[in-house]
Amino acid sequence: MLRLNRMTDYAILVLGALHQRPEGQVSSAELASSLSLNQTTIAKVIKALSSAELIVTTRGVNGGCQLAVDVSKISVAAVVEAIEGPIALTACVDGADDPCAVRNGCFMGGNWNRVNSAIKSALETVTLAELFDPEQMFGAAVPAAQGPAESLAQNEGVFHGRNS
Amino acid sequence: MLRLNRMTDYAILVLGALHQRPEGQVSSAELASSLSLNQTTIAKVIKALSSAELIVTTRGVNGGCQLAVDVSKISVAAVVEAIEGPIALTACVDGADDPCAVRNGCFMGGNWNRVNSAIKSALETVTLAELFDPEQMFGAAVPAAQGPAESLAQNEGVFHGRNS
DNA sequence: ATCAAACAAGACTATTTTGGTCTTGAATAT
DNA sequence: ATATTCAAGACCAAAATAGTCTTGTTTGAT
Repeated sequence: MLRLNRMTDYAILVLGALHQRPEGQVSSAELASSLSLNQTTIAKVIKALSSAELIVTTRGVNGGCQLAVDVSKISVAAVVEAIEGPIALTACVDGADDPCAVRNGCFMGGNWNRVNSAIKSALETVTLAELFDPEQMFGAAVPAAQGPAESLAQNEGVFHGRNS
Repeated sequence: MLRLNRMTDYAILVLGALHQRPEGQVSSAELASSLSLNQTTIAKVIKALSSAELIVTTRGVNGGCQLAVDVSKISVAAVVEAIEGPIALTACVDGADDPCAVRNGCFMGGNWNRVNSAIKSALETVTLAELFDPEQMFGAAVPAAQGPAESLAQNEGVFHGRNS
C-alpha cells in the first residue's frame, strides 16, 4: 500500500529521540532499548542517517550520536532518501537499474518522472518538526504539564519499551 | 524505495492497452500475451480494476473488458488504490489495522495524515492520459507517423512480447 | 442443448524483499 | 590497556509479493 518501510519508521523515531535530548550524545544501545530493538538494527539506521549527514556520530567511550541539523530543517523526504535511497516509484525513473525491462511498457518514457517529482515535493514540504508537533506531544497528551523544559525531561520515555 | 508494486504497474499497462483499443472487448488472454504474463495473473489485475469500476468486464464468448471511463478521468491514485488498497504510508494513518503497535512512537498522532494526504493529492493530480502522453507516444517514438488514427492501429504492439 | 470462450476465485508454491541477529573489527576516552 | 561504542559484513528468518494450477461459472454460438 505504498508504505514506507520499518527502517524508515525507526529512523524517524531515532531522530525524534535525539531531538528530545539536544544536550549530549546518545548511544545506539540506549536508543535501541528505548525502541525495544536490537542494537545492531539501530546501528544500521544510525549509519544511514549519518551517511546522509542528518546526524553526527562519535566513537569511543562516551560516544554516541546527536542531530547534525535541527528537525525543522529535516524533511520527511530527506529521511526516506537516507534510508531507502532515491525516491523512485518505478524502475524507469532515474534510469538507474533495470531500465524498462519486462515491467514497463515504457512508451510513457519519462512521464513517470512527473509523478515522481510530485511525490517527492510532497514529502519535502513536511518537516520532522511538523511531524513531531510539540503542541500535541506535550500539550494535549500531558495536560498537567506547563513548563516546556520540564515536559521535555518528563517525556524522555514517550517511546514504549522505556517505560512499559 | 517507496516503489509501487508490480501489480500496479501491470494495471497501468492494462489500462493503456485498453485505451489503445476503444472499440471493443479485449480478453484477458490477449492482454496477458501482450505483456508476456500468465492469464490468471492478469485476471487478478482485471478483477481489481473492475471492482474499482475503472473497467467493465463481460463474461462468455466474445467477452472481455474495456474502459469504464476515459483515461483522462483516471488518476494514478485511483489505480494505486484499486490495486494496493487505500494509500497509507504508515499503519496509524487511517486508524485501520494495527493502530500504533510496536512500530510507531506515535506521539506524532495524526500528523502522518498530513504527509499522507500530501502524497495522495500528488498522485491524484496526475491522470493516466498525462502518463501515456500521446505526443511522446506516437510523435517522438514513431517519427514517420503523421495521422494519429493510423498511428493508433500501427502501435497496437507498443508493448513488448506482442512484437518482440 | 451442447460446447467452447472467457471471466472468477481459491489454494498453493516460489521468489523476492525486508527485517533482524551474530560476529568481528576499529576508534577513543579514561 | 581496557572498556565502551560505532562500523560492517555475513548470514538467517520471516513476511510480503508474484505467479501458477485447478476448478468453477457465465454466456454466445452452433
